[in-house]
Amino acid sequence: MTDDDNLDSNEAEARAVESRAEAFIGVREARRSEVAEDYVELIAELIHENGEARPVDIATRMGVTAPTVAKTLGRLARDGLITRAKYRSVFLTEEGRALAKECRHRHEIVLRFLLSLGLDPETAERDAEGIEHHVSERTLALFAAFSKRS
Amino acid sequence: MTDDDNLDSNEAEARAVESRAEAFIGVREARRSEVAEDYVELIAELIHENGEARPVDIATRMGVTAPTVAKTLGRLARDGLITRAKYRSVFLTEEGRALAKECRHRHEIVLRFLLSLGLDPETAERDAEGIEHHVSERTLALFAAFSKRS
DNA sequence: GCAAAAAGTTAGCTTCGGCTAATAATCATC
DNA sequence: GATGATTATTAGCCGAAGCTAACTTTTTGC
Repeated sequence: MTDDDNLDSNEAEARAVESRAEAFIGVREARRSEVAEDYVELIAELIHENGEARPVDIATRMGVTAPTVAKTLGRLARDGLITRAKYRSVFLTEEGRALAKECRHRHEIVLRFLLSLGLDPETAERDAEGIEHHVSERTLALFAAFSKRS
Repeated sequence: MTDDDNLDSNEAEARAVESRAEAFIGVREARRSEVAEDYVELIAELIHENGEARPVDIATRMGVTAPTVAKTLGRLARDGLITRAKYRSVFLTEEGRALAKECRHRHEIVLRFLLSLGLDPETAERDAEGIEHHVSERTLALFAAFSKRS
């Protein structure tokens, strides 16, 4: 092996390592917004169903306690995704509605895809909930195309 | 609508809400083990490639700083997944090796599946990293079957 | 074999997202 | 409209996972 080969392979290796690191960093970033996305999606759903989103309903549907909901709603409000008044229901801002719509769209594509693969509805719902935050635009497009095809 | 209908639909609704909550709880559980799984998988890889896993290499490949690695390794050691001596490399316990193997298996199935859908390798790697922690056994089996088929 | 560089550790800070216990406000019912 | 039940909030705890700054140990190169 010449010095040049050595350099080249080192550089190739370095690029591979860096791209892997970027993948991990990307996953960590996605993880940070997961909770917010789940809440916003659920809030949109509750408003659609009941005309309002009450913390108590968010709590039971998310499977967490009321104080956890309160704290998370604080963060969502801080980040401009919801508005709320003390002891009142929660509503989405324009930004929150946009995010909710996007999440619902992704969720549905992933869910339909899993179902079209032949997965049972219960497992499909459960897996979709975890997967939806980690699919790129490209993957989503492939999922959608596949479901449509079959 | 009769009272009976009302009761029935309420109960059905309650079951749906509960099952949804369980999905969220499951996702949160999966999230808790994600970091450990990523580390263990990477450590196995480094040992395979270099004969040892040094914190500095874990750090660059994970895209985090050395102190973060140190703290995480502390948790892994506490949880019986690795062994280590001060200022020395890290090694996997029997349990750690088993987990690493399982993770690698899952990772490869997801990756192959995404590639077989026609995704480019870079995106496939990135998405697989995020998705692998959220696929059930059933979904994994379907993914594997699909890749083999095509 | 010593000095400088590299690697590892420790201390201490932050945010997030859970929880319980206690308190406050609202709602519903009589 | 008082009161009991429901709902919401606050305070305060915890652990995970990130960071920087400062320090120690090990490795390397002369």
